[in-house]
Amino acid sequence: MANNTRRTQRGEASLSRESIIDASIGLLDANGEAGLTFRALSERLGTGAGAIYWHIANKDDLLDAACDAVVAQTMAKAAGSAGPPREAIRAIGLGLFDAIDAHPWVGAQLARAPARMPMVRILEGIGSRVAAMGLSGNALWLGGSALLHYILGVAAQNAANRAFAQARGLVREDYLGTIGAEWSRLDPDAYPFTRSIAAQLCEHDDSADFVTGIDLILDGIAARQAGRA
Amino acid sequence: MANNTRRTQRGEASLSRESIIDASIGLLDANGEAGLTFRALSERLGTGAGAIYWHIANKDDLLDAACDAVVAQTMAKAAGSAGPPREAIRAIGLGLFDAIDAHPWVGAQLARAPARMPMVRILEGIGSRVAAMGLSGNALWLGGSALLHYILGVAAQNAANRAFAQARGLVREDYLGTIGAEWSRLDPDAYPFTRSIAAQLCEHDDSADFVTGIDLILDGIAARQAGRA
DNA sequence: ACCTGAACACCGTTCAAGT
DNA sequence: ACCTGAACACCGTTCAAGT
Repeated sequence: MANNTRRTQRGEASLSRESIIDASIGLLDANGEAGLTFRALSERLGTGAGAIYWHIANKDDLLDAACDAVVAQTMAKAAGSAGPPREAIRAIGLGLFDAIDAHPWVGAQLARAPARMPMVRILEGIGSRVAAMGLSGNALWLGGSALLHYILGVAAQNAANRAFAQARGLVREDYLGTIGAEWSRLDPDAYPFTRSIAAQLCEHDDSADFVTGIDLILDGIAARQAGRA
Repeated sequence: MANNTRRTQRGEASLSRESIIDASIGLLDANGEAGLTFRALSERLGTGAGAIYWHIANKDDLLDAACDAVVAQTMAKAAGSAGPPREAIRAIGLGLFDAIDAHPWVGAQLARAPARMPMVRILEGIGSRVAAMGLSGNALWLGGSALLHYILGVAAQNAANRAFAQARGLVREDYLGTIGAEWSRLDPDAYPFTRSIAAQLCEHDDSADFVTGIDLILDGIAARQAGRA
C-alpha cells in the first residue's frame, strides 16, 4: 500500500532499471515467484506494463537482475571477512544459505541461469580461495567446481523446500513432519535406508549440515593434496 | 504425425495415466519444458484437454510423474550393477548424468520437487551404499546428504546448460565458447580467478569432472572415518 | 527519449454437458 | 466412469499512439 504511491510525487525519481529491480525483489519476497508479474509490477510502480520493457529486456532478464542484486550484496559482505581460505569458503556458503533463506526464489534462479553473473560471483569467491589453498591447474578446477556445484545444489533444494512450504502455508516443522511421515510409509523392502532416516529429518540443522558438507569436500581436497606432496 | 492417430482405433488402449506420461516425456524431449502444454498433449493423444484431468491432478503432478518414470528406470539399471559401495555410487551418479543428458528437463524438475519420489529413489540408492561403507548415525546422514546435494546440484546445472543451448540452437562447443569469451571480458581486478579458468571451460569433460567430485566427497568421508577409528 | 494501455497469442484449469 | 470442448481467468509481450 505504502509503496503504491505514484512516481509523479515530488522528489520521486523517474522509472529506472534499479527501481524496477527493487520492486521485483519486494514482490518475489512477499509472494514467491508467482508474485512477480508485469501487471503486479506495473501497478506497484504506478506505471503501464509496457513502460517496463523500455528498461529491461524481458522477464528472464528481470529475474536474473533481481537474483544478481541479492547475490552481489551477499558476496560483497562475505568477501569482507578475511581469514584463512577455509574460513572464507565457509563464510561464503553460510552467507548464501542465509540469503536464500530470506529470498527462496534466489535459489531457484541460480539453478536456472547457468554461467550468468550471479554464478560467476560465487565461482570467483570460492575459486580464488581454493587457489589460495595452494591448488592449481586441473586440481584447482576440480575442487572449485565440486564446491560450487554442492553449494548450488543445496541452494536449489532449500529454495524448493521453502517455496513448497510457503505455497501450502506450512511452517518448517509441519513440512518436515509431513515428509517424514510419508517416508515412514514407504515399502520396507524397497526403501530401508530412507525409512531409517525419516525420524532424523525433523531434528537436523540444515545450516550446520550444509557447512559439514563443505568441510567434507575440503577434507577430500586436502587428502589429495597430501597424497600428491 | 504417426502418434497423432485417434485412440479409437482397434487394439488401441484407452487413455490412461501411463499413456499420458509417455506422451509428456516425448513432448519434453522434443521441445523442452516449453513443449509440454495441455493443448499439445491433448492433440498428441487425440483427446480433449479436460480429459487429461481425469487421470492426473495438474501440471505439477504430470511433470513429477514424467520425471519419476525416467529416474525410476535409471535407478533400476544402476542398482543392478553390484560391486563395492564406492563403485555403486559412481554408477548411480553416471547413470543420472546420462539420463539428464538425454532428458534435460529431468534435472530442472529434480531441483523443483524436493523430497518427492524421484529424489527418494536417488537418496535410497546412495544412502544404502554409504551405510554399506560402515557409516551410521549422524555421519551416515551427513555423508548421504552431501552426496545427494552434490549430485542434484550438478544435475540442475547440467540441465540448465542444456536447456539454454537448446533454446538458442547452439551446440556444446558454441555454448561454452560464448561463455568463455564473456568470462575473458570480465574486469581483471574483480574477477582474476574466473578469467584464469575461462580457457579451460571448453576443454573439460563434464562427466569425468562430475565423478571426480563424487570421489572428493567419498575421500572426505573416508578421511573422517579413519580419523575416528 | 520515455511512457501509455489496449490488444495479441498464448497458458492451466474448470465444468456443464454428453456417452 | 470417462470424455468433450467451450469458457474463464490469467500470463508475457508488442506496438501504435501519445508526451
